[in-house]
Amino acid sequence: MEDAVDRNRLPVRRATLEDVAREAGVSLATADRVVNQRDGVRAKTVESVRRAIAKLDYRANPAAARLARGQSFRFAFILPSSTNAFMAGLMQQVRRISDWLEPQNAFIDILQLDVFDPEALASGLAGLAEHFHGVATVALDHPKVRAAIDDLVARGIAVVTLVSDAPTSRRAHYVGIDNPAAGRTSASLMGRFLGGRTGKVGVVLGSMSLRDHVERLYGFQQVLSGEYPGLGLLPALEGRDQSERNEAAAAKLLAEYPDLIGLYNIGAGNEGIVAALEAAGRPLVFIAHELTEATRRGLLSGTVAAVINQDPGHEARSAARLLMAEVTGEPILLDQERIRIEIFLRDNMS
Amino acid sequence: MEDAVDRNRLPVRRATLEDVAREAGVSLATADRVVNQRDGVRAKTVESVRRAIAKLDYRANPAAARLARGQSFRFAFILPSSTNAFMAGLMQQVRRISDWLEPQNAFIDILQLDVFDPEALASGLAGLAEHFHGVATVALDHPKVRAAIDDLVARGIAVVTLVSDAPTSRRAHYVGIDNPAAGRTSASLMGRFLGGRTGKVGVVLGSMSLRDHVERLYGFQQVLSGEYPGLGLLPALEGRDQSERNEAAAAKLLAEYPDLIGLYNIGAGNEGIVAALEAAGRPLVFIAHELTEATRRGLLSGTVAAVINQDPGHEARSAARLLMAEVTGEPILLDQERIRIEIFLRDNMS
DNA sequence: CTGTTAGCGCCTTCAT
DNA sequence: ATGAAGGCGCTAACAG
Repeated sequence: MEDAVDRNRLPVRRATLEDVAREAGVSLATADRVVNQRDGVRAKTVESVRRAIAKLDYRANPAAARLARGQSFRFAFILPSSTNAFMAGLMQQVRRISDWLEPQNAFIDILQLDVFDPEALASGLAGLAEHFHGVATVALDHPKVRAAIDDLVARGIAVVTLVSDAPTSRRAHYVGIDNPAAGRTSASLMGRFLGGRTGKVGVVLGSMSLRDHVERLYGFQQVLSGEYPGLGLLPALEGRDQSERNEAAAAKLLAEYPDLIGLYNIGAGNEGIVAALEAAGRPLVFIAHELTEATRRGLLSGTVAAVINQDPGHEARSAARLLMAEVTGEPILLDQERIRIEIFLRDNMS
Repeated sequence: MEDAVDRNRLPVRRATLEDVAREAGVSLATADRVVNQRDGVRAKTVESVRRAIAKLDYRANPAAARLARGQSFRFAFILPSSTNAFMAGLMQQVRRISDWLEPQNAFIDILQLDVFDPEALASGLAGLAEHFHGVATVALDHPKVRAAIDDLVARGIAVVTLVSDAPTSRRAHYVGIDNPAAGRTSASLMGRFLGGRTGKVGVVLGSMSLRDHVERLYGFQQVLSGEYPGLGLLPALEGRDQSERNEAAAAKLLAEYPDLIGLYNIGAGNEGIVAALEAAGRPLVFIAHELTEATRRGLLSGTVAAVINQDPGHEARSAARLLMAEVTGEPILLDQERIRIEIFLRDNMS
């Protein structure tokens, strides 16, 4: 009853290193050296161990390896000091992931830096090599930041970029969405939702110096002007991701353009825009980023037509898994780590 | 250099069971009994061990526990014998997951059954208890199937339903999407994309006896008729998920309704519908399920406006993780296991 | 009811 | 270049 399975039928047990050693006629230690690609083994011996491995279809038991190595790890997560609803959610998810990390002897520190200031970010990263085995950072594509990342990597620190990439750096992975594609997705939705109508479409973003914002804008423009000639794209307004500024910007657009029929907020601070739209009471297709309290309410009320989202829980878990994989050398399942451009309407808001 | 971290600053090591035992003044075995909630320990002893656990913030090392238990597992995945592009993809993902399972001494068998025939499915499930520790099955909400699942559960087998649920059974989890919500999502997209136009909307599904299809239809109807009165929903046509039948159904709708402006295929067999639409050359909003070869092409060519997707890779991994968690008693991260209703447009097709 | 002990599979000195 | 042996943290007999 305890064990209902007929164990006789089971491929009862995978081959162990000991089986491999016996099969190859060498000791455990030698087999281990081959498995872990350490040198100090004659080529012929390596060959015979390799054959044994292949013959027995040996795969190391990760639990045993971890136990034996008994390493412990320390990771830093670098998040922006100026926070918004999305970043707050991300931080919460990063905190939660330590429940998964700690039992594996891995510990995280969350450091808040001004990630929008290249100097500040670069110098913040600079001191990390002595204290951490891995770093996940909201990055910036800037020479100084790249240099800081490359320096960490050169010192053997595992680095992944989070949400915002430094593509030219030597970071092991970027954990975040494809921003130009997100902009194109938004434009396709906008164009489809406006179904042949003509009028103006406004865009609000945090700043023209934020790479991910500019990339989204680029993708948005590309599709909107290429495929929806009836829609006039207005110059993008910078709201610094601040609710109040965004509210003013939206109000201004509404006032200036009676034929404004679409609005895309590329960055944060959606509360302000929702407020402006609801105050004006004019129907208009508004597309926002990130599923937060404000955008959820907007979806429900109808003020927000669609939300483009990246799942912060997925991002936190993915960053943690990738860092662990880097430092332990364990394999990863790449498609599990691809962060999707999610589209939420009221009905699949989950 | 090898170890760049100043280990003195590390919370070097989590407390081990041995630390707990020492702190509580008992033996390892007793501490273990308390941790694993085995009985045969005096209440007072339990109490003191508990205090030690709390004091030291002890959390068991899962790698060590696995190694010591040294169990091996055998899981069955029940997939439909009549296959389609989605199911083929799912099967492939299930196969791939064994690369993750095998090193942990867990093995899977894929069994193909006629999951649409309650008797066949129920009797297929019936024999499984002797051979498997866990079963993931594409299910059916039918008394016999429910009974078969409940019987497995009663015999201590871990059961999860996959893609299609048996909600009234005692299965541990359902790994799949919320189908009524998927239908509503589709209707919202349809309504938005048709932006105020009036005309007919057709629906094709596999069969009125497939619960998930009927649920999607229900959700679709609910939103379409409730919120888009200008759109006339036509009676659903059954195509048995077969491309040829679907092609005929689509052609028939096109011929009979000159004002057909929308089409929703709830099930498989999208090749046929795409063919019919491309042959007719009439512009029309077509929404399909599952990102496959056919729907990808349709998105690119513009024949398919949007695809509602459930990620088969995620489903396979999730089912595997949940079964492992059930049989080992290890904890799960529930939000990692929620299968999303994904919306794909051409631009976020990834 | 509680303690002792022998592993699980692998890694790592330390010898040879 | 190779082998022997101890131990990682936990579990599971087996004694008491």
